Amino acid sequence: MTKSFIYTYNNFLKNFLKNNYSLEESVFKEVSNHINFFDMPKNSQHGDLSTNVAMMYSKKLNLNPRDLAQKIVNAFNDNKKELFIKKIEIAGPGFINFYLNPTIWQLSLRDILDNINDYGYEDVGQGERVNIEYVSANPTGPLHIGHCRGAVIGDVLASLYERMGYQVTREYYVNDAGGQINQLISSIRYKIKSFLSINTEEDVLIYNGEYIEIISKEILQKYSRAVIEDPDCDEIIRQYSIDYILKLIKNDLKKINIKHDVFYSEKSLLDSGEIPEAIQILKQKGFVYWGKLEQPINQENIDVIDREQELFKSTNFGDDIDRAISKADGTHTYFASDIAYHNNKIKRGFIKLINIWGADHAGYVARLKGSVKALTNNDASVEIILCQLVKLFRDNKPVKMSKRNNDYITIDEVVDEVGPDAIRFMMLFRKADAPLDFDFVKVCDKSKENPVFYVQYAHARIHSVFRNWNETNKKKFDEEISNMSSNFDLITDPNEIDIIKNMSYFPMVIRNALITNDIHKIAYYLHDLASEFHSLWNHGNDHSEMRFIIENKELTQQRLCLIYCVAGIIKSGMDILGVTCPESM
RNA sequence: GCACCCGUAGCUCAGCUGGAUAGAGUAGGUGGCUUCGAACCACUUGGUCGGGAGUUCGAAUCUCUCCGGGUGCGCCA
Repeated sequence: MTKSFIYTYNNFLKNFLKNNYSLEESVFKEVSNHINFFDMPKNSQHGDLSTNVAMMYSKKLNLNPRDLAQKIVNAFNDNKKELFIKKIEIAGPGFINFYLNPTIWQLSLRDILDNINDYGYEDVGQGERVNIEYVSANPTGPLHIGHCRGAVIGDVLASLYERMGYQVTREYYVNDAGGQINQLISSIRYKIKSFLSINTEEDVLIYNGEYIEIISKEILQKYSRAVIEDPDCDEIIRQYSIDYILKLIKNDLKKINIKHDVFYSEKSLLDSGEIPEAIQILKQKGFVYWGKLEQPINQENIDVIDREQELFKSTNFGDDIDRAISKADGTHTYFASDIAYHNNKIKRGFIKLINIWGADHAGYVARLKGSVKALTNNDASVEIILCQLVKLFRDNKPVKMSKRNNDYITIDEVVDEVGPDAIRFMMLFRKADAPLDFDFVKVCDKSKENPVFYVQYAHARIHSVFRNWNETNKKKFDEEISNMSSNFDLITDPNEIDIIKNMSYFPMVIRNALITNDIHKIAYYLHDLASEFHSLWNHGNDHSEMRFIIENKELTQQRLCLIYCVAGIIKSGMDILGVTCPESM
């Protein structure tokens, strides 16, 4: 794994600050942890690299920003040659602008090419285990397109962590116990009875999708009508339907290439006695007490029983109120089993936990984070990434998704129409905490407007250049490339240099995406890189000497290496996003 | 009522551990295929970064407040 040369500048700067100034501990830490102090200015008058570090730290070091800047400049100037610095200027209130010897870009291209398969990735995690939980939709029906967003975000985040040296477990929590499952069971019991025409008034149909009918028929077929008299009827239905629905869900996930390592069953947690065990830990630490909760505001239609109950002190961790862990009927709440579930993750050795949730669970964050802190004395952390809900439309008309009325936009529908790549990229081409409008008709009709094709097209165009070269040279470029020891001295055009600059920034993008958990930054970067490539291509249309394949064989080879790198970075970025990069389309 | 998220070009959105003239797609206008794939490119029109105040050398970015929209607020999961 190689880092961009920008890291060299960063480390030089960081060491300079650490070695020459007595930094307070907090400032020292801040300097150490800062990903990157260097920008590539949009305005070329501001040099090739610039930093505002002198202005950031002048106050903390009790110095005039321009004086601090001058000291930094002197330090860099002492190593001018090794750092390929042509000149450094201090501008405005204290910006430091670096003008670099152009050979740095040629060297950078060499570096990218030599490490093309893992350029930009570093071993940040050093084998640390991380548990990423995503989807975890109740097994009461198939997935719909709205579930996709969290699924894709979780899946991509897991890939990113893997690439950055973490040992990742991708997990799905199966809520196969509790009230909603009971509703599922009674819906199926209703359906079976209605097939037998023996419904009574007590029976209710709550979930009513096509799958309910299929499951009911299959159960009848397998167990005959005697099943309804069987004392274990509910258990038979429970097992059969959950198996069936889970199969549907796994099948849907497979269609958009979502992977999980572990499907963890809530029922197994119940049966294993881990819930009282986890609660006991909290009790011992004094986070559980008996008390009364106040009547919730504006929730008159909810029956609140006036009684003492077991509560978790989530207010200690910033929650609004303490939260119940047992119900009036003596059973545990969902929260209690979630505490036990996260305790189980911790028992399995994870101290870094990440959960992807829909924004409708935002109110649940404080109590869960609190419980994990309480369980582990703050040793383990759980990060919760909330993604805003997907608003679904069908030709501008909102679609209300409900497992109960069977008004779905299924994953099938969309995959069949536009394919998994388009769905995944669309879900990723927006930051997680912004709502996403998903219009089925628009997505299918205008699939070519999906930015995924723009990026894929750049990749395909590059490969078409190789196909051309292979044709005339009667050999394969990608097989030749390992023999090419070019120093890229002919790559000097500003348009070419710009694209090398952009590629040199890829490691910072990846690192930043990891630190902030913002996957969309990778998608935007790739779109931008593709744009620069398309521009370079058309530059060749306007100026024939700027085409990739030209008479000068040496220059042709160097240019092909350049675009080989562009394709390589697009490919490696798209791999993380789980989107394919065809060589022709 | 409380909490969280959002408010940036006509529309859909980037940019936010503060930085130099606010970016892209789309829509509107003008050009570019005898030559590596036009699913593309170049140029152009378009913005009180929701309003106001504060911190700062410097605010779309941080703080406060107000307005507008979304999502939650259960002994459901």
